Parts: sequence; C-alpha cells; structure tokens
Amino acid sequence: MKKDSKLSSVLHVLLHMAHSDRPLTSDELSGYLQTNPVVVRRTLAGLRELGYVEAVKGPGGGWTLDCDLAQVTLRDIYDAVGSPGVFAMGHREENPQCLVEQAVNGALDQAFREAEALLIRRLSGVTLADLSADFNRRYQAHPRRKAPHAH
Amino acid sequence: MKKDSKLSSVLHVLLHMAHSDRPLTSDELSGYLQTNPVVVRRTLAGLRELGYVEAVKGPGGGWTLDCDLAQVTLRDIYDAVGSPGVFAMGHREENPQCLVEQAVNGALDQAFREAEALLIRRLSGVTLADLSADFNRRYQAHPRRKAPHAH
DNA sequence: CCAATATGTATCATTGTTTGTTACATGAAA
DNA sequence: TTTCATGTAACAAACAATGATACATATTGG
Repeated sequence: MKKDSKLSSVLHVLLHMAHSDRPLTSDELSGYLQTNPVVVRRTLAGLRELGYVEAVKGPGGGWTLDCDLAQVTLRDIYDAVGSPGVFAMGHREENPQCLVEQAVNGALDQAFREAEALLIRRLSGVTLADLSADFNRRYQAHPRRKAPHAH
Repeated sequence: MKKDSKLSSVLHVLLHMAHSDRPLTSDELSGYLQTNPVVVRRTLAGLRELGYVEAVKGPGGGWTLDCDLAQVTLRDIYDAVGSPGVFAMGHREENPQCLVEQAVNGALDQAFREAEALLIRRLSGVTLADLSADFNRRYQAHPRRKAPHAH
C-alpha cells in the first residue's frame, strides 16, 4: 500500500527552516523533497493557517518558522497536516448487522485503538526542538560535511 | 488513504466457516463480503497454502476450516494475508544523506516501531476461538434473530 | 510605474494500487 | 458426461496521491 509522506515531508522542511537564517522559497524546499513547488505550498498551507509558519510574497520572500520549537510537538504537526489515518488497514462497513462482523471488528478496533493511542503519545513527547537538537548531534558527528544538509 | 480490508475480510469469512457445518463456497462467502468470488479465492489462497483452510472442488465442495481455533491468533492470520504494512504513513527515501531527514526519520521510526509492536502484541493475544466466543455472546444477546448471521 | 520574484489556488494530467471482472482450465461428484 | 466448484491469468475500472500548468495576487526595488 502506498504511504502518505506528508508528515515526514513537513517535518523535513520545518527543520530546514529552523536552521536557516533567511526565508526559504517553495522552490528551494521542493528541491529538498525532490518534488514540486506547488506541492510544497499546498502542504504548508495548513501550517500557515495554524500559525506555525509564515509565507511572504515577493523578492526575498519565502517561508519562515513562526512558532516556538520547544512548544510544538510532532503530534501538533501531525494534526496540522490533517491527522491522516494512521493505519493502512481497516474494514469496510460491509454489513454491520452481521454479528460475525461485529465480533471481528470489535477485536480489531480494540487493538488498533491502543496502538494509535501509543503512537500519538510518542509523537506528543517529541518537540521540534528535540528534532533540531538531534540534528545538531548528527552534525557534530560529521563535521567534515561542507553543508549542514547535503542536497 | 484507502484502507486494506483483507485482514478484516478474512477473519469475517473464517468465523462464518467456524459456525457452518458444511463447506461454504466462494460464491456464498463473497456474498458476506459483498464482493466477487474470485477475490475470495484469491484472498484465501494464502491461508490454504499455510494449512488454515481447505478448499474442495466439485459439487458439495467449498471452503472449510482446517486448524484449531484455540491455537490460531489474529497475528497468525495477519501474517497469512501477507503482513500488510501497518501504517498509512511513511517516508520516501528522499535523501538519506541529508542529516535533517535522518533526524526526522529517526524520531518517526521510533514512534512507529513502538506502536506496531504493541499492535502485534494485541493481535497475538486474541485467538479465533476468542472471536468465536465473542460472537456467541453477541448471539445470546440477540436470540430473536432468525439467522445467526444476517446476510 | 514597472519588471522581477514569490506565493495562492484552481484545474487537469499522471501514476500507482486495489479491487472487480471475464475467461478458461482443472478436478470431483452423481 | 454433465454439473458444480476451485485455480489462475489477464484485463478493466475505480480511486487516491502526486505532479504539472496556468494564471491571479502581492511585494520589492529601481
């Protein structure tokens, strides 16, 4: 099944923005993700509406962070990109009257709910600042690299 | 994102088989799932190869269970249908050299791994016999229903 | 004011996966 | 030998995610 990479992509560009001292254009960001500038704008539109990032038009414009990295968790970003369904599995509403199906779905739903709850807890426990610090650690470990982010 | 319902579907038909005293044809089973007989055969083919079910050709033929319900867990069935990817989210291999991406993916992977491990644990803790018992409880609670499974 | 740059967004094309369908071969039973 | 059933390949349809194009809007700086 095809995987939705919105969350990963958004975090990727947010971190790049965190380590940039000037606005980054959709064009530049799309280069990092090897995608299209329009896709970037589309994806970041939600974050802009929620006030996590700011977009400025015109020359010298682009995207900048507009939040406290230490206050925003991965869960916030997950919500911001639309809280996409966590699981690739589910069940159609085949026939909810069927007692057999009710039994099956009940058992599966229980397991899936618990797993999703754990995932959300874990995402809530990591801030963008944590990610940024993690990046810095990796950078210290590879100081020879010319650019902090090889693209 | 579209959800894969193979696991749910397979469990559904397995339980029907568990409560039937004769082989059920792909045609009948496809009726329960509101799908196509060929899809059923395709999906159950894996379970047949693993010995969980048996398929008999010819008049009076069809599908029957060929395992101990108390010994087979939902996790076994999950594996039997191909252990489809659990999550609808992921990350492309955009640019693994990028330290930013490494930091992001590291954090996400950690959270996803834990959630998946919990899901597998939960699935391992439920047997087909448990599901069958659950069905029976539901049936006791609705004794007026003419057929044990309304289809 | 105007040219250049950048986002905002609607629309359409492309791609890939899943599911459904058709067709036909194989095998078993009466 | 007819009928009923599975086994499977091949193809069609449906759908969602992604990419691309076009153009409007806003801002900067000469």
